[in-house]
Amino acid sequence: MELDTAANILARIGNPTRLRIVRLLVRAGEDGLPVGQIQKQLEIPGSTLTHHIGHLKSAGVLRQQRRQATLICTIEYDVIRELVDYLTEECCADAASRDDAA
Amino acid sequence: MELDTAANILARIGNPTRLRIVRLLVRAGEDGLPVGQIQKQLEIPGSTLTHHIGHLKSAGVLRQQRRQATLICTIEYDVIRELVDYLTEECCADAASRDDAA
DNA sequence: ATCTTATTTCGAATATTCTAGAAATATAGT
DNA sequence: ACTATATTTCTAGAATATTCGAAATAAGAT
Repeated sequence: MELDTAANILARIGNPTRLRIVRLLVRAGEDGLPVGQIQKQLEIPGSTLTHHIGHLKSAGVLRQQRRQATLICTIEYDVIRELVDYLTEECCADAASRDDAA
Repeated sequence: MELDTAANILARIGNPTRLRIVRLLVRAGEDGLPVGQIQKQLEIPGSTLTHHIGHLKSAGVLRQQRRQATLICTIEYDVIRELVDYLTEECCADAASRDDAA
C-alpha cells in the first residue's frame, strides 16, 4: 500500500463519527446496515451522515448497494486489513526483529 | 482503547507528512532521530515540522528527549500497537470468526 | 558576553473539514 | 398521478488544520 493511500484511509476513519460508523458496520458484518439504521444509532442529521459516508466511500472503506428503497452500507474488510498490515509492517514487525521479545 | 482516543491517533497519523515522520522513526527504532535529521529527509521548513511533531506528541505517538543541543524524537511503539489491536479487534477478529477462513 | 547551531513559538494567510437546513431525487405503494 | 419513505445534493456558515516566515528560546563553544 502506498503511503498516501494509507494516510488517506487513516484520515477518513480518524473521525469519531466515522469510526463509529465503521464499528457499526463491522458488527453488522456481510449483511451491512441501511443508512437509516446507522442514522438512528448515531442520532445525526441525514445530510451529515451522507457527508461522512461519502468520505468512507471515497477511501474505499465502505460500499453501498441498493435493496429496494433503502441503501445498504457494507464495510470493505480487505481495505482495513491492508491498512492494518501496512501499520504492522511499519511498526510491530520491525520492533519484533529489533528486540526479539514481545 | 476508547473510540475517541483511537480516532484521534488515526487522525494524527492520517496525514502524509506525519505518516512519513512515523515511518522514519519506526525505521530509526529505539535510538530515534533528531528533529534536524527528519527535516533533512522531508525537506520542509522547521516551523512546519514542529507543527506536525506537536500533533504526534499530543496523540502520544511520539516522545522527545534532549541530547545536548539536539532533540531526539522516538516513536511510541506501544501506542501504535494498541491502535492496531483496536482496529484488529474491531475488524479482522470478527471477520475471521464469521467466515472462518482467510 | 557573543556566536553558532538546533528547535520552537508567534502570527497570519490559505485551505480543508464539519455541520446541518432546505430542496431535490429515488423507489415503491395506492 | 400522488403520497410516503429513504437518501442525497446543494449551499453556506463555523470550526479546524496546514503552511511557513520572522522572531524567540535552548544549549554549548569560543
